Amino acid sequence: MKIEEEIYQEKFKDENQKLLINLMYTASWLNIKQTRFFKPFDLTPQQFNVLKILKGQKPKPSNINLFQERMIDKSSNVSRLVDKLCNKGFASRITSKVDRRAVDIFITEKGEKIIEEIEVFLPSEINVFHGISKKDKQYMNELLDRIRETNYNL
Amino acid sequence: MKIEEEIYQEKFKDENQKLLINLMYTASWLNIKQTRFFKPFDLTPQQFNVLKILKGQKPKPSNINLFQERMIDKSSNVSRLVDKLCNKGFASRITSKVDRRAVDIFITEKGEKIIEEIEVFLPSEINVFHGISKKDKQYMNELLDRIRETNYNL
DNA sequence: GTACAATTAATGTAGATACATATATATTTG
DNA sequence: CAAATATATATGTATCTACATTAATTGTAC
Repeated sequence: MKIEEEIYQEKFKDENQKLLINLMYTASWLNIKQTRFFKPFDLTPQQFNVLKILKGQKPKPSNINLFQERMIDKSSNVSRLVDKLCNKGFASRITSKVDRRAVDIFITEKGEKIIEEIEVFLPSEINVFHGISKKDKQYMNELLDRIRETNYNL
Repeated sequence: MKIEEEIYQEKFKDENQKLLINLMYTASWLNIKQTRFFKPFDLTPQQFNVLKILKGQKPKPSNINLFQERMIDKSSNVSRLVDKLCNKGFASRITSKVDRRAVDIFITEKGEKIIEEIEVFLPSEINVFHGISKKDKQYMNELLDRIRETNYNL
């Protein structure tokens, strides 16, 4: 459905406004989809994001700072997010020996197991772009990069 | 900056994964930007979204249902969102005479005034796409519509 | 080496979101 | 028309977000 129909707005002021709304609407739609996908695994999309970073760093430890840099959603409160992962047994943490302000965070076996379990279903979940050609996906990636690039005053 | 650099991830599994992450990342980035923009006006992006719908409907009343259909972010709890707008004096509500389950919601003068005030600054705020040609904006709108279109199983 | 600034992470808090449930009214069905 | 179902909105609750502040440790300048 066209964005005009989705939100019952016949016309937009200009292509800028339309694209802004379309982007936000589509991302919100994807977010709802993802949240529901991860729910049965007792994870949020952000928690999964952190778990994947942890796994990628393995066997090196990760710390809070690293997550903040790498997370997709920068607004998450990473400290408490890691709390949750530790409480669920998916991660563990210990004060760093190198820098006693920092905390070394590791993924547990249980954490790796849940990732594997999830990744069985992930391809079909991620496959939301099957209507888009590879060339168009690449093009869209370029455009998105350029949008942020040309606004580096945030 | 390219998405690879933004989140320090050298490579992605495929163009699908990259686009998904790029979309979510860019939307989150835009969301943070917008939240900060509306903050001095004591509004959230969603509250502004509702206010604009209210103004568009004027002089007809709006109800909660209508907002749920038309809002960009479907996950908002519209009932409490309208609470906030009423408490701030930007909207008012009264039980509908036609259907006593429903509530007629109107924008107040103060509400219209704040919109006007905000819209002075809005063009430059919305102008995040100045690096993108009009043709590319249109193309991107088409692609976003198609992404949702080809996944109508949410 | 001490004082001051910077860094790393945790916490406090007000408000927002997600999801289930409740409440009141309207509509449909037998 | 009474009972069952559907609809419109509100509320309860746990969790999450936004933002400011705190606490501990490290780095730097004199």
